Formats: sequence, C-alpha cells, structure tokens
Amino acid sequence: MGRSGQLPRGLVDRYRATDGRWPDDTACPILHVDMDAFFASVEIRERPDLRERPVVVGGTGPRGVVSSANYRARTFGIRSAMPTAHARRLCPDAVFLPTTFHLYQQVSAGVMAIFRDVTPLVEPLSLDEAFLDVSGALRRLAHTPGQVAESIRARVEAEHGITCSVGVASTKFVAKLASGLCKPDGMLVVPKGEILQFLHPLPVSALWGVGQRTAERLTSVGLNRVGDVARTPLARLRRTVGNAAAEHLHALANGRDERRVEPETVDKSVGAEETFDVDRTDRDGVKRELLHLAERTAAALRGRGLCGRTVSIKVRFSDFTTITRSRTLPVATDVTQEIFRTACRLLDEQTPPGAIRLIGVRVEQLGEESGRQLLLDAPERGWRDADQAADQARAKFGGAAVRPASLLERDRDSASGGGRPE
DNA sequence: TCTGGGGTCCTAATCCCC
DNA sequence: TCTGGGGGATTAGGACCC
Repeated sequence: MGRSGQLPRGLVDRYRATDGRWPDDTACPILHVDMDAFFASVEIRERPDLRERPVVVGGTGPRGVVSSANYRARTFGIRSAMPTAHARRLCPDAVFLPTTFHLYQQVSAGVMAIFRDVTPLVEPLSLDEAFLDVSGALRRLAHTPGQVAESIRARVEAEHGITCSVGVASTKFVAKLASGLCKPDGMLVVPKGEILQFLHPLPVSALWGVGQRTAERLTSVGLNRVGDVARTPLARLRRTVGNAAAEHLHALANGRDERRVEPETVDKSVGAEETFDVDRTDRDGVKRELLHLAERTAAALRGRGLCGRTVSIKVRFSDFTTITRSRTLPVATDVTQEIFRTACRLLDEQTPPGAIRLIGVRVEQLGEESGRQLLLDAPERGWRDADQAADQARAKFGGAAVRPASLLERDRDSASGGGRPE
C-alpha cells in the first residue's frame, strides 16, 4: 500500500533501527504505524500453508485490481492497484484470494486497541495505519519514543501474528515517510535536527499530495527533488501547482508540518459504487444497481447516525470518462427511497447516453440524524420505518435477508454472469 | 497493463442575494 | 432602473490518498 515502496532506500539507511539501536529520538513524539502487506498478511495468518507462496488479495473478477500482495508476490513485480489480470500474467502460480473485509476489520480493531493502550491520541488513517502522539505516554511509561515503538511492534506481532513498520519523528509527514521507508518489519527514527537532511534528497513524489500529475508538472519545470521544491520561491511554485498546493508543498519540503494527531474525525460523505463486469447500455439494469447502491449508502448513514442533504451520482463510461451530477435536497435524509429517487432523476435528466462501466451513489453535507424526524412528511416517515425494520432483520438474519423486490431480478442478472451487454 | 472502492480536498464556474 | 461587485451556496471536475 502507499507509494513509498518506490522511494530510494539507500539514502535513509542511517536512520534505521538495527540491533536495538537507533538515532536520537528525543523531540520525536509522533509515531506512524503501518501494517506490512496488511490484507495478504491477515489471509496468510488464517492459512499458514500459504506462508512460502506469493499471495495476492483483491478483485478476482475480469476487472479486478490488486489490493494487497505479500513480499514474495512483489518480487514478481506485482503491486497494489495493478489489474489482477496483469498480476496473473506476471505470476500465474501466485495464490489469488478475494478480500474478506470483516476479517481485516476485526484484526484492525485489535491492533488499534493496542495503540490506545499506549496513548489516547490515536488517529486511524485506514484499517492498516494510524498516527500516534506518545508525548504524554513517555512520562507515564518512562520510555523513549523508539522504545514505545518497539514495544508496539512486538505486541502486534505476538497478539495478532502480523508485522508492522513504524516511523518515529517530530511531525506527521516525516513519520509517515519514515514508516514507508523501513518496510517490512522495521523502524526508522528521524531526529528533529536532521529533518531537512533526510527530506531534501528524496524525489518530489515523496511529498504528501504529489501524485503522478503533480510530479510531472514539477519535474517539467526542473523540480526533481524535495530540496528543489524547498528552495523555490513560493510565487513560482504557485504558478506551477496553484495556491493551496504550493503553500502546502513548500511547508512540507522545508520540514514544516503543524498538523496535530486528531483522534476524532468527522465523516464528510458516505457512498458506494460498483464497476460492472461488462459495460451496460440498458438504463433499467443500471437503475437496479442504483437501488442496491442507494440501499447500501442509506444503511451506512443510519448505522452511523448520520443524514445528508446532497445526493450525487458518479457515472464512468466505457471510454473511462467520468462525470458526477448532484442535487441538494431541502431536508437531509437517510432514507433509501429518497436517495434512490434523487439518483434516478440525476441519471434520467442529466446523464448523456452511452455504455456505462461504473455507477456510484454518494451522500454529502452530512449532519447528525437527531431532530430531523420531525421534519419528515408522512410518506417519508413510512419509508424510514421500513428501512429501520429491514436494518433490524439484516442484523438478526444476515445481509441478504431483506431485499427490495426489484433487486431480486438484479441478483438473477449477476448469477448469470454479471449483466448483459445490450 | 488497462485501470476497484472507499474517501478527502481544491478549484472554478455559476447563480443568487445584498 | 441599471450596473457593479462581494460573498455564500451549489455544482462539476480533477487530483490524490489508502
């Protein structure tokens, strides 16, 4: 996961922890902990007979991509986000497994609990990584940050049977870079006084927020290394990448990163999307999928006690061009039917014709659900009661227990091979 | 090689209100 | 009544992250 796999490692070997020794870690209270090849490691833990084999986890359908590959698979050139079909050509003997999300969620919860045992200041970034601020814990435990990091690594391995890597630094950005550079199963400490020495030789792609496009733009004006960005006047950087990105990159490149570890983050949007195995031209089939996605999205909102005002759809056509269309409702909702109706109108009224590869639904402008009930008119309240009854049945009998009748036809479609080209 | 699914953030255009 | 401009909300697209 992440891109730091492609960064030059030779440059940073002097910061790596070896034989229980590491550089000066005073003034380095920020830890970034990142599980190694997380999904693949969890699958191997469940099936130890796979330990010596290349293991690839991800979409196994015709349009699937790799979510995670163990290090043996990576020696064949397999990387995350690569089409699974490509990975199969690189290594036909690898074991290809579908994702089992609930399992990763379980392991993730256990690992995060270890972090919270050390400090309440834990900011999860995804299932497999988190920032920790251990400044308070240092006094309590009478340990240095490096010692705290090593004890976390030992506990994660002992209690969950998987390894992780930890970056230790004075800022989030440097800690995150550091964990990526010591993978797998390593620890890297960047002393506060050596941040610029550490950062400046790295390629611009190491900067948080620089992907392929921005890297191309930067190198096209002669900015190849982080040090080049650090020395470039802000005004020139603004002309190259725009105001916000320029300020952000200039600060990071000069070692400035004021962001705190935030244990509480609020969701900004909730959604679901699906790529068809075969492009679809029949709008009715697309709408059946839309209903399914509206149902998932609404259930996720209700599960978190949230409602949203803006409903948007995303449509990706066969040539990969992607459009979004959105509509803001007068009152926030978490009702499947309301989200579905709005999505259908956006599809009918604002989406050009063409073969569709992907369809998605998202709800934005989120707020808490409480108090909104009073504003609902009678029919919406009826739909909402039905949703809640369905939620309860699903909780009791499993996900497939309750389906809208029109989805039964969709299920027959997928059983017969996932949609027909028409 | 042919590109998933969950998100966040930024920018720009447009509209409306004052 | 016409014109101009600032500012917020909405909409769309793009880049990025894991």
